[in-house]
Amino acid sequence: MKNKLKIQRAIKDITQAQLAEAIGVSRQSINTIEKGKFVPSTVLALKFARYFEVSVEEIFSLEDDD
Amino acid sequence: MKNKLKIQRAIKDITQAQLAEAIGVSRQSINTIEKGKFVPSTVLALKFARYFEVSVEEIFSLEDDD
DNA sequence: ACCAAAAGTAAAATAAACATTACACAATGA
DNA sequence: TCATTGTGTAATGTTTATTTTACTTTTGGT
Repeated sequence: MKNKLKIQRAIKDITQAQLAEAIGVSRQSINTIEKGKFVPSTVLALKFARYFEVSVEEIFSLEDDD
Repeated sequence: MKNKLKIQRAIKDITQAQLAEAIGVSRQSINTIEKGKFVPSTVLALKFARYFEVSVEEIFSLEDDD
């Protein structure tokens, strides 16, 4: 699965730490999710989508190996 | 977080076992996700959405305690 | 009532998410 | 040059997702 968190952050011009606080997770979680090191839960995906005011699908998308 | 998996299943008229096979998880996972016993990963959420041809938000939604 | 299919549940095990702490590195500005 | 800010990464630990097996209960049809 790939994600556009970095792009969405750039649009809102916020840091990983700011996003972490807004969502309620650690900065390292943001960093590792952003880098694709693990797949976040659906609750987190919905929170990202709500925060960035886009759909979940605009942030996260399936890849062939999913 | 609440979900409408049972409703979506009813619309497509499929069993938990059929959904499990279509998505690629165990039937018990479908059952426990449907009953809200745990929160699935974003990959699963995207697969549910793709299978039911709806958005993730039409299946899963945040609640106050999330 | 009987039978079969579907749904619910539970225990135990494994895999994965997420937190915490800590450190390294690059860029920027005083 | 030094300090700061943002980012990447690693180790370890706790919690939670997910599987497997298996059993019980419900539901629908005959």
